[in-house]
Amino acid sequence: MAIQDRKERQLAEREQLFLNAAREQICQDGLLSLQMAKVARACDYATGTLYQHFASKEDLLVAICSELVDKRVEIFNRLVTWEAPTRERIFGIAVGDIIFAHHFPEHFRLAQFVFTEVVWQAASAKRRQQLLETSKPLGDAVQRIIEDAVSAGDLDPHGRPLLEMTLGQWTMTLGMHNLVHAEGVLELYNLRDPYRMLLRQLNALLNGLGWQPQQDPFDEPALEALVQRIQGNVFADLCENGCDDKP
Amino acid sequence: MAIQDRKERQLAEREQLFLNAAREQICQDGLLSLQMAKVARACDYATGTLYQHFASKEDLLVAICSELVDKRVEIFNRLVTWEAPTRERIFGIAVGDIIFAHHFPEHFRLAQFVFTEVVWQAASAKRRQQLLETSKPLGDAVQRIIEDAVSAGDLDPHGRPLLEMTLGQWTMTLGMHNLVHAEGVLELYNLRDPYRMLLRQLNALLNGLGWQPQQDPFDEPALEALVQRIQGNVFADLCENGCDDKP
DNA sequence: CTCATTTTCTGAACCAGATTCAAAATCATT
DNA sequence: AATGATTTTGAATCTGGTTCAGAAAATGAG
Repeated sequence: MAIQDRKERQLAEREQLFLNAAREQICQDGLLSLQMAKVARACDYATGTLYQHFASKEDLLVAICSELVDKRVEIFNRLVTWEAPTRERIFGIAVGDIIFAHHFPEHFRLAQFVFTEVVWQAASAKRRQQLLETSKPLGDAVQRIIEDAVSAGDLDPHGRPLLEMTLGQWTMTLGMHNLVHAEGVLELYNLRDPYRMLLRQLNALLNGLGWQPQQDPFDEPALEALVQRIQGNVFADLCENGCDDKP
Repeated sequence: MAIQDRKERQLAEREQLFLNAAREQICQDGLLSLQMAKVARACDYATGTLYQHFASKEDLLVAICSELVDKRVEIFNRLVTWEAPTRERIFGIAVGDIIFAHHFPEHFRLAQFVFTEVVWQAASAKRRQQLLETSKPLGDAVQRIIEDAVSAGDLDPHGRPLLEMTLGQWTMTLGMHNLVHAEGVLELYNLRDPYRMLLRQLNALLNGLGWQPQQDPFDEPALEALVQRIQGNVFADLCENGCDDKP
């Protein structure tokens, strides 16, 4: 009946309220100082009410992560439908991820923490499942691009599972987000412009996989042009003016 | 005077005692249930004594991480001195890392957690510095291999900083360790044998960078042979019998 | 060897903050 | 409006990291 609907809707709204408040607190003061009582208070609810939505603090963190992954999925999907050579589309996934990282700087920081044994094990099985399901479309998007690449003759998977083709790209991107957040590490080796280096390495990897058409990883103007093109054609709304700081 | 020396030595010994106890606890019951009081008790010291060595729990975690990094450095150094083509030596870094991960399964789990904002910021500046310094030789080892590669004509850095050449390898390996520990993620996409896939992707990457001699990433027998050779020649002591589970 | 002084160790007390739960408030239904 | 079910509340509880006043041990002078 309608009453049930309303209740459910209100519950969902309140959950959203909590999630937003928590995310704001994280952005504001860092993961370190997120406090359950503060989140509840910020929404004018008692602490106990917050616990009707999230079984624990870790649960809340996983939920926030899911929410952000949803936004990330939207980015990935743009590349699935973009009309361009598959090589540019798969490369665009990385560019999109970099843009995403700039728009939601808290995401990868949070994700790194969430997939830590300490948090992951402390969250409820239900939330974990939810995050995994929310993440599924990320792989699906990539998979579709790979399928296109194979059927267009741009890539030969040599009998391996299709997703394995981009596992290197995946882990490389993930690892770079880690490094960027590990304060002091890149500085230690005097490495600047991490995301630009990532893109160069990625081009090398795609070449090595035989993904056509090949692109010289050390051709700076070509790289710059490609990034510009992707930004302009796929992420125009996310890169209004000062997008040059990104890649 | 001698008295000072003895005191210092005893202090260092005790610190080692604490570190070992803590590491054992982590291996035993997981990061989640590491408790300062338990560590102290396990060594027959009072809690306060433990705090004379480590400013906080996070500090202790960073210290354990440093210790493990030291062991990892030893692995890396073997590749620096190994007499073999540079391509095999840089590849050997990854193989060594995989072997290391099997010998100290807690390390990357811990490292992922330690480089999390929550832990990193809560540790003392001194420990952070210590971990960074301990880590420096890792990069130095890799740098030396790259230098050899360049001077042997196996690799052209195209004017980029030498370390950038292996940034992809670094991040790829790091990211893979992350994925492996993120329970459920690889299963979600039905990806088996993660470290073997890593090595294939790495070969592709090295090819793409033009690192000579090129190696077909999809030539399974060749990959297997190379891994065997590296294990036999460089890590024989670490791979007695059942080393086949590794890569 | 004894005693005063300094250093180190101890563990119970303290504290922060996550989590719980009995009582109060609100809602749905007759 | 009364009754019973559901939801909300926030003070009390609980956990575990951290501190610190006093106890114990080491040092060194006389």
